Amino acid sequence: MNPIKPEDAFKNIISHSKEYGFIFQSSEIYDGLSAVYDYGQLGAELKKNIREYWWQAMVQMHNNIVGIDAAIFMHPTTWKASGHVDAFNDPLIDNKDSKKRYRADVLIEEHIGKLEDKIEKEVEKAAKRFENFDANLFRSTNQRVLDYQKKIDEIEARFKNALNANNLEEVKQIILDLEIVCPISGSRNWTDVRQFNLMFSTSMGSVSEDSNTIYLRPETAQGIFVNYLNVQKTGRMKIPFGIAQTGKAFRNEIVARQFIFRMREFEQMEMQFFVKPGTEMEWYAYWKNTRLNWHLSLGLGAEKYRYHDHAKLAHYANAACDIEHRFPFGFKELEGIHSRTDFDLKQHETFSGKKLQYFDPELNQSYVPYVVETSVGLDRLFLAILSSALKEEALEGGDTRSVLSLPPALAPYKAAIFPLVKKDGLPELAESIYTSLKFDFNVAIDEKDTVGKRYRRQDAIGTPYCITVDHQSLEDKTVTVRHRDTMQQERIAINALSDFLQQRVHLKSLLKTL
RNA sequence: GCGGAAGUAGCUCAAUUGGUAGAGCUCCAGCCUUCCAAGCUGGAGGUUGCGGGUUCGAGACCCGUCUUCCGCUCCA
Repeated sequence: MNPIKPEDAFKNIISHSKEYGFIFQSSEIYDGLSAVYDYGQLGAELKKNIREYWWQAMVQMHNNIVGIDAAIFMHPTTWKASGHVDAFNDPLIDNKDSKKRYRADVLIEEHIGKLEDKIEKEVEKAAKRFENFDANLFRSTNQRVLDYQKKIDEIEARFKNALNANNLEEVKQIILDLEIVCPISGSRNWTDVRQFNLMFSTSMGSVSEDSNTIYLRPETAQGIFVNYLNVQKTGRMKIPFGIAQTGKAFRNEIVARQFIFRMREFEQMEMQFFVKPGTEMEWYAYWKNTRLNWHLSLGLGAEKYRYHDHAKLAHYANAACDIEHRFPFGFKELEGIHSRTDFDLKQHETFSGKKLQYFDPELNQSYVPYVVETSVGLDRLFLAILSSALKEEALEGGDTRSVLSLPPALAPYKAAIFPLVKKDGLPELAESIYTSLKFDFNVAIDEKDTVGKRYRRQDAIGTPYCITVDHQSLEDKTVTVRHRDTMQQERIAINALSDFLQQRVHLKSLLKTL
């Protein structure tokens, strides 16, 4: 048998996701919407269980961490303070020959810079020629300098107007008119200028005016920062403490691909941990370790994880690393752990004019706390779990089965109940077992097709246990329980089923391993 | 965004130089059946991604467009 190529394995995951109702492309009947996906009936369950495990591990297991649920809409100034407005609002242009991308404004400014250099050279030359040289007088009278300066002023004015009017065609025309060439290819074969603002915007209120523009949050973190003092005071939190949150965030990615790995609408699960300045590196190390252990607890295999320490740090961080997971397409970021210093809170202090300080009773002084962030992509985690769990297993006799070895606590259905045959009162007994279990567990019932087929169907969606009612069940009130991964069966009393499942499929079974 | 590949039933795929869109699995209704997808009968499911064009005739050829995967690029 040929080994499955990674590319095929990934395609297999995508088609499995669709075939069994985990993930569908958004608006599929309209040809889909690029890089947007919907979770189907089983995907929604799995995703919910993953989120719940994260939440309990964070909030329920730590008495100094609480959870919030901030709105997606935030005051527009939030994104000025966070740096998102300025940093991600650039007009970009590509050179078709070198395939390099440039910021259009930088290209134009560099061109202006060259003109300014020429002026300086004129000034230098003149300074050598004349004694008692008056540079200012020269600048204001020399014709060549005046011509250059006039050109600069014209370009700047034109560029400013184009940007203010958001006229990207004009920006491109400026580049063409100035005969700016790509430094690498030397060609003037440019694409159109495009504005890549990674934030989605919409307008609040019925009248759309500039002042009403608000953004869909590009990260959930800011909802925690702006609330940190509310939570600290009303929750009587003492540093160190954490605020956790799960929720949607939106980024208008230039290139969004690889199934649900990079989507335009995605869900983050993050926790901001507020600490005393100077202690942040200890907590950074603590969370780095704690979070990896959480991932390892899922049992997907330690070899699937590694740290990637950032050599180049973002402006707000003094330490950062990713926990990477080996996806079918290689090791990629799953979770980020960042020591964000007091950058965010300081920025919000500046922009809001409000003090965001914490009074430390031990030190008897106030300070802006430092922040250590853990931020995991729920959709990425979903993909990591799904792709690691899905196996094509060769069985004796040349048969294969498709089995989704999900951690039982995360599986959409905890158990499926089958009457062995559809007669002799077996369906009725199966129904009564289903009814008694459904209050505590998400369970399925299926009487269609041979029992072998039903086992395989449940294997493919990751149901850890199949409970089969047979003729013996009618006599001694026992059933067989078949294990998904081993395909082994054991006989259990019907009234012991609830305890059996409780011990194996409850989130507690995972939480206890942390 | 650039380059490459692809899109036919829920899934995996056929369809000869352009000549009536098919199969297997799945699904549905039954029959049979005492534990690992394989028996029997019947049935449903398609404007071949979408829109144009060439042609007597297009799933196939041409143009555009959407979507997906791969490489490059980007990624606070």
